[in-house]
Amino acid sequence: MKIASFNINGIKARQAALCDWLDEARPDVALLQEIKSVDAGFPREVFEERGYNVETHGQKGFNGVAILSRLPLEDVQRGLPGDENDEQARWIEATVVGGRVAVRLCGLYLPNGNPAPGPKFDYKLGWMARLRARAADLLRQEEPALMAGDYNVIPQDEDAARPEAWREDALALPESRRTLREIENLGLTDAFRATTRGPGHYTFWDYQAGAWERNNGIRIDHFLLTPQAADLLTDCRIDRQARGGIKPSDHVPIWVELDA
DNA sequence: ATGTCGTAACGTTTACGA
Repeated sequence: MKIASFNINGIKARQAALCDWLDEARPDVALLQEIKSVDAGFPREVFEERGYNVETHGQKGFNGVAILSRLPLEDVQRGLPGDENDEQARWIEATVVGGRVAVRLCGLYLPNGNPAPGPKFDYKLGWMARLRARAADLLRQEEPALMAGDYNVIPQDEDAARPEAWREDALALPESRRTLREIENLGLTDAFRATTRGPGHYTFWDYQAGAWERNNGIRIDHFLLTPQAADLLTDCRIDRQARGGIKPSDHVPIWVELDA
């Protein structure tokens, strides 16, 4: 089962590029972030024509997440638990039933947090505390599950082409890194680091200042797997070439292959 | 060169978020 995550940065602007990538990569499931659309504005027919079931959790103008799945989705939940007053659409989860096992899929768009310090950084850390609680709940189930999406955290210096440029940024501040590490250390596996070591692997290149042409990227899109999902992991890759296409997102897809 | 995008709106331009 091939499961991908892709921050598309606006479905209206990215429909063509997303369809091209789906037709080529043919994931069974795609977890999408930053659809920047309300549910009613999401062009679901375009994906249904390609055989995908579509579940959205949208918001006007900003944020918004969705799941596309060729396999049936069950028990869809929208919104990260832990704050009834949080109106930002950053979390969707569902169970996908594969050939042998069911996998709980969580798609997330973690807050950027800049400028830091400030209320936006406080919101990021509060959101990560809720993410940690959800992760702990998932681990208690002792079943295959994963949390994937745009984490807006650069885990280590090796995950940035120019780490010194990110020292004061919410994506790399020690508190952001520490909190991500604490979540992983509950017992989750970073699927990319389980399969590939070393520097130079990125999932985001800024539109500004020729970041793509200079390969000035960062790795901020991640798959975290429960032990039962990690046991099924056979591959994890970043579709780097997507950044060089026509009207690309500033992120590229990352995907896992599970023997499920 | 505070450099680019995407979205929304009191829209032919500005504001915001990233």
